[in-house]
Amino acid sequence: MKNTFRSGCPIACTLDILGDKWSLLIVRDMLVQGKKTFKEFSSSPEGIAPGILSSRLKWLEGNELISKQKLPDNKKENIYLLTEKGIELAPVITEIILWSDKNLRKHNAAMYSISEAGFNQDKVKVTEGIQNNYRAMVHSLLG
Amino acid sequence: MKNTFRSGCPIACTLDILGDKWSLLIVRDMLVQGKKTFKEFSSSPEGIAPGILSSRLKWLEGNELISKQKLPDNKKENIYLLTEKGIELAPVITEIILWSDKNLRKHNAAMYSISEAGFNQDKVKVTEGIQNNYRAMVHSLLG
DNA sequence: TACTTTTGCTACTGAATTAATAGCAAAACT
DNA sequence: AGTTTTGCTATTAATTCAGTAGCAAAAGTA
Repeated sequence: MKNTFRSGCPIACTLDILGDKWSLLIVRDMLVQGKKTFKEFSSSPEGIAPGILSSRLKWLEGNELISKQKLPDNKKENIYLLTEKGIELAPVITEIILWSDKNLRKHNAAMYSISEAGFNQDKVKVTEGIQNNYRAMVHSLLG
Repeated sequence: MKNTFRSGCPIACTLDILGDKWSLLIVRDMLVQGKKTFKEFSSSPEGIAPGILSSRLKWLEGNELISKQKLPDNKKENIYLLTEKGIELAPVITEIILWSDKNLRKHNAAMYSISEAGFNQDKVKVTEGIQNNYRAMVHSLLG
């Protein structure tokens, strides 16, 4: 599970970890939708296969973007939570959303509107709000 | 070459186009390093194979992130240039660089320093500077 | 003008990754 | 006690990726 980076370029290093069609969607599910369990990730509209989900969760855990744990009152469910490293991906996700909204909407009529989330009004505030909201959720779960 | 999007999520749509290990590196080569030819992309330290480079260039062209043309005084070289849609990926790249610098440096001792570029001092100015610089280069090439 | 080099690819062959489905053990619910 | 839920693993097939070789057209050189 040890990573070998292709080069010293910061962008290439990030892509060595997150450069695939699924990893960032799992981070999205966690950060934006508050999803925490295998079942919840499986239920996303993109339809990730269980084998890929399993391997991605292990990979993200190995790269310290997420942690895996169990709650004391539930021996069955695994709870996956973003680490600070993972939470700090929020600005990347925000810029992707803004780019997509502006440039891809015309190619995908089914794209969700982001206007209600307020990204295009004050992206820094909205991004920080999402991060703090997530941190609060983690805190209330783990105490 | 027509894209079928997995869902209406703006993040998923972006990953349907750019979610692989190479596409964004090509955009980086163009935007940050001013690379324009097949040869120049091939020479990047990550070592993309010609077949993959060829398919990615076609893919990016089909998705209107880049354009392919020849200059009047050179019948041999193809010149690949970012469209506005591609240039607007700059903020995404900036946030990736900042995240990587902060969170991945400890795992990759060979990572370049970004301090000289000034990203961490005024990211908006630096990002806009890169974009305007690229636009000027395109303008001076095509008139 | 002929020869060599450069450029931008394509073709080919494995290797690796991904996708889709089935299934299963432990926990939890009824 | 029986059923359902959860979090996976196993299996197989399809697709993509990586690495190398090679080739045609253009351009540079003698």
